[in-house]
Amino acid sequence: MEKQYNPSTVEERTYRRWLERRYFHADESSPKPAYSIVIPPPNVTGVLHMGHALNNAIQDILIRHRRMKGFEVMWMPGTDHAGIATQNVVERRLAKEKKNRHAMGREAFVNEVWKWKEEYHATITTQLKKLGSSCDWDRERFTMDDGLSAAVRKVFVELYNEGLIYRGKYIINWCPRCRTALSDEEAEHKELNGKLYHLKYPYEDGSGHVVVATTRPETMLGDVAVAVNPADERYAAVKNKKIALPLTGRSIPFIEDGFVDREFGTGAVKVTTAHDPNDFQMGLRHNLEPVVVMDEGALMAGEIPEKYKGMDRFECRKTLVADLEAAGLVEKIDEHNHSVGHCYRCQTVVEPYYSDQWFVKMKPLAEPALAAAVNDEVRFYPARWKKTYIDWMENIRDWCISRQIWWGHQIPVWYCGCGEIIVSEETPQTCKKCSSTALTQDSDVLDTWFSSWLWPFSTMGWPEDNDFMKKFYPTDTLATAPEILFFWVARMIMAGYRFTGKLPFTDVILHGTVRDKTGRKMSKSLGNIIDPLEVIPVYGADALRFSMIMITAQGSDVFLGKDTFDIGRNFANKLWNASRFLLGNIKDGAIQGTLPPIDRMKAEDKWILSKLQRVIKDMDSAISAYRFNEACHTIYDFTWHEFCDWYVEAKKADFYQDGDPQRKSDALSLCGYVLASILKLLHPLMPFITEEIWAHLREKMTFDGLIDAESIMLAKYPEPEPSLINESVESDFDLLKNCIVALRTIRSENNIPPDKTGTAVIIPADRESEAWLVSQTATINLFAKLSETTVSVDAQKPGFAGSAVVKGNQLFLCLEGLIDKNVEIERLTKEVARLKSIADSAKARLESESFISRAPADIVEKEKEKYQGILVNLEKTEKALAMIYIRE
RNA sequence: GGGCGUUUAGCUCAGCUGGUAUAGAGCACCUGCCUUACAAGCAGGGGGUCGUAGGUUCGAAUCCUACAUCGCCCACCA
Repeated sequence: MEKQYNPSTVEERTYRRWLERRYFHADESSPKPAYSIVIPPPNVTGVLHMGHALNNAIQDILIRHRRMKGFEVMWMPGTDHAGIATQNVVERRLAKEKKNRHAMGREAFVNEVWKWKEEYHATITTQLKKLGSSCDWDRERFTMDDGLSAAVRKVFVELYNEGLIYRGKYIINWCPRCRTALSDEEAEHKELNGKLYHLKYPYEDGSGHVVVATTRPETMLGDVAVAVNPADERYAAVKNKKIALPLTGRSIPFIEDGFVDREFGTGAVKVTTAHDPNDFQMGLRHNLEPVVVMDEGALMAGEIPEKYKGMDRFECRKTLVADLEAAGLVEKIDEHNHSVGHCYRCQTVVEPYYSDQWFVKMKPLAEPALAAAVNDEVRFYPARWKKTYIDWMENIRDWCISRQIWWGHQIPVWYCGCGEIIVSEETPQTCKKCSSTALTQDSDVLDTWFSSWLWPFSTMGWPEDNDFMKKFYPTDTLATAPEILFFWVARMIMAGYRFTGKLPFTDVILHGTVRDKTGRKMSKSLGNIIDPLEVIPVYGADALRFSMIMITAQGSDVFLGKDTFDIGRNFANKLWNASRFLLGNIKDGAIQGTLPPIDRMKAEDKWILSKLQRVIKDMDSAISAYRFNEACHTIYDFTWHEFCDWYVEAKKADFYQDGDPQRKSDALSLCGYVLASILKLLHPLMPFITEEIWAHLREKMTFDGLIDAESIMLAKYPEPEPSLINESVESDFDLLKNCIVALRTIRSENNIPPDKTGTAVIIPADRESEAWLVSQTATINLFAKLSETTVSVDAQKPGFAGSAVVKGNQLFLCLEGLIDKNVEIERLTKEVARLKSIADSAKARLESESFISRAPADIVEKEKEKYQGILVNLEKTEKALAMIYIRE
């Protein structure tokens, strides 16, 4: 084994081997219980980023953990066609070659996108593999695969036949740059500093004007009325007048509608039914014919003055306001902040647009999905997302699913010249009504999420009820980002209930967003990307995963900086070196490891085994509760600060001493036992290095029931062994450690060089401690660099020495001429002050009548013991301090 | 406008059901060490009135209320 762990060669070789041996393959005929996850399919638009790294690390931890726990696990990988996003990037690329999709035609363009898809799909799956993801690659799916496309069509037809899918002319969110409709969720609202324009609309009879307020004055060209609240008396006298709409001369009426807020603006609202969702609703109530004044690129169009035709909406706003001002028709312009929808793909300001679209009626679908959350059948981690989910479900609105793009699932609807509409899973050849063969398919495609919402079962072959689906559906855990709670998670739950009758997963992990150290989202435009593909070759995928998971509490955002990955890399290296050291002590071939009988175990052996059992329990519960950071801390602390710092150090005595082969082989077996357990516990978090060390370990040691598989992936996850938990050994060991630390502190504070050995005298608090510490003098000497330690309740206090008190045990470090009086006086004085303040607060508490009478008896008892203990330490420390002064 | 969350060491954050003699970790900092697994390391140390003000409680970083702060999500304020 090399002196430093080198992840890049190990990781590549190891992953290849896993693939070759088909360890990731899920077997639907396995008798083991199933555990399954479907990947949130990455878009084929891009490359892997840190968000994917986090998301997939979490899933892989769960999958590897359950696999080792004896489940038949299935992790379904795949990618998403990401309609608008992918079409956009391909169009941009074509634009560079001076091509555009309209010139190419639909078929050629879609072929072009497929080529792109192949390329990027390959890239992103390669990248997922670099992270160590143990997906079942044999099952990989793409949202536009034949099977998934068939599922999409089936679902569309079913919902249509039930009346849950309908088509109609409504105001929808429109992106004029992508030239497509968007769902409400795809319009991101952002607060903008805008203006509120107060415009004067003159009455036709010349008797004055009404003032209306608007943030989008250009839409006035499409006004069809002015609305006031029926109870608003200010307008009672004028509401029968006709208004001459400026710049157009069109005559428009007043209407009365309860929607109008009397307090806002002037209480009179211009009504633009074709360009505003509220106005549209009013238009329906008052039978107003929409007047469209913009085209699909948001350029001014229609029955409007020539001057404005073809003008961009924002350009028109400026020109038109100037024109109105010139005509004296602008009363005032106020500053006004309001939130404006932006296209979630290209950030263009969306325009409410009146057009023919397809919708899904959501209320009936939402009912069981809402109940599932209310009844905790589906659980969110962290739980606070439950409320957000419920709020959305309770106020759900219909889903606009048609998109005016080409890349995606074309809507399975055909139109015949005779007016017949055919909605069918298969492409129809003739019209049922008139037998015409001249059928035209609806040119729109479906929203990307219309295929994603079927993902948990469409990927498994639904609607076919096959063995694979029987085994692995419903899945167990879904890990994703809260950004797509509504887009995806909620809709999957709805689709799961509607089409399979089952909740598609029971646990939803909503992890945070990856940000830079200043809290900004990582994005190309900000230039603050930390690219996982640059991190992995340097630090290793293990370090990347472990570091990210360790520093992030459940559901909180991940803040990454340049040095973040040191944590994982250093830890991997520490583990590597400890393993190298232990295995290096096995000189000749492989040994047969076995736990020595209890009477041959030394105190530190019982201690580390006891600690290990707790760690096993804690790891398992942390991972089961999706508290991955706690799992990392648990194994990190145990490995580094208990196993390496204390146990392996203590075992050196056994390794270095010649002459007792039994002692050495016991020590090696025990170290092997603990190391193998650490590797198993750590494997889901750091898959590569644990597999590599496992291989080295297997070369050197066999161990029945422990080193139990050729790959650690297939090894059995440790189970806690209650008989090995030994609380009294643990507390004895705590005392020992505290004594050693106290002696080291005296050395260090007095600047005693490491090569100066000294002697120690320990006067224990009682016979029990005496017996324990007497048995540990060799360990004390080793750890505190002493030549001799005398432990006896009858021991004489030495002359001038450094001293400390640990739980009533008095320690003296004797080093002739090297202990500094002033240092000791300062140390002990501080210690006395500290103990006094603790004693005072304990005393005050014990003297409080209410504490004694109201606190639980065991707490009171503990407090008493604590107080007595402190008094003993205080007294002994004070005496030691006094002795120094006496000797002065 | 509604909802959710954050505020703990110089920095980034843990701290779950209120009670552990000193509120933890990593990084940074100070001191001493290249001690034959590891300088990506070892040993030791300094550093905190847990955002503010009230309240509940024998006891509050932890529960409640208000305020402040920063952030996120939702919303048809024209």
